[in-house]
Amino acid sequence: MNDPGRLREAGLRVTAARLAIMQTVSGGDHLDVEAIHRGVCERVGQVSLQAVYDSLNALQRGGLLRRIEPAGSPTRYETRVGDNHHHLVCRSCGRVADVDCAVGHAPCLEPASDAGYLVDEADVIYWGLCPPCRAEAGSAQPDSARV
Amino acid sequence: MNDPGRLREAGLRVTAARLAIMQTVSGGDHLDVEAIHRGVCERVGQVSLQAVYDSLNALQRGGLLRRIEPAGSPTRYETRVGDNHHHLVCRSCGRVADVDCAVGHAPCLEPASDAGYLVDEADVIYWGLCPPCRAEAGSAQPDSARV
DNA sequence: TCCTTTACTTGAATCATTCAAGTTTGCTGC
DNA sequence: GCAGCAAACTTGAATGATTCAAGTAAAGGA
Repeated sequence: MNDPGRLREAGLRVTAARLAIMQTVSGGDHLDVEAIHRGVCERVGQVSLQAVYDSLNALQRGGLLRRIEPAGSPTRYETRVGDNHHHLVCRSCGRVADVDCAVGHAPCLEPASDAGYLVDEADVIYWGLCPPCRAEAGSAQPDSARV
Repeated sequence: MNDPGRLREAGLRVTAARLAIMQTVSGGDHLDVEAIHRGVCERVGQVSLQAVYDSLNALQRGGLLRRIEPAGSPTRYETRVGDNHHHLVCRSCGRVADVDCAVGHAPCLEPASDAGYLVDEADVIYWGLCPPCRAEAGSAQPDSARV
């Protein structure tokens, strides 16, 4: 289904701003709100940052977007929803990459012991260094070789 | 080893404030900074909030405390460090409970595909409802029975 | 085409956290 | 035991992502 259809299906109105958000997010790579805002403005002209926040929340509630909130860095969004995939986050540059669920289908929803909690979602973030930052960290002489 | 020893081992000075922080965090249940601050002040008198932030960062860097940062709620701290355990977080009240790693020893460090990332930590959060909030949600007539 | 509801705009507020500058204190060496 | 230095603490202000509030514009069903 296309974006307008998905929007209507979620009970949301179809607006230029929202379509531009969908395009920007699906064309980008785990963008943050600021980057999405820039992308939207490039596509359809001035849109307020608050409208972007508002729409992102609506789209997320409607299941059209997934929100990623790594500790200590601003929220990011992606269009890959409905599957149980996880994320690799770079400690150095904040870049995010998708990882398929390590264990299979939806196993992450079952902790060893749930302490009586009614679990509905598992959030798995692998922290590390992305390839570019790895290369940089590896080649740079610590605290030197920098002009 | 006791707290003063652990502090020295981490290259940190032993102060009343820091000992009070260790006591408060280990006596509490995944407390946030505000709660830790209150606990510290009860034990040793007025201590500034900034000193608490500063010390918590130092203690975390020194490996004496573990920081938990669930999306959308303030940072919490615990004294259980060095093992690979995860957390259950209540969507309703924010309560946090420990869960042992589902898969065994340190398997969570190995995503299905690492996309070239050098992974050093896995952060697993199970989202759901804690028993009290479950009970409340179950018994309450939606949008009624509330005075 | 009208009307209602939802979306958007502008502007201000919030909240956890950090930064900065100056003072105090723990602790190492004498 | 005392001096001196670095680490820790205090006070006060700043930051930055996000939300709230009130008014205006526009989507889409009647």
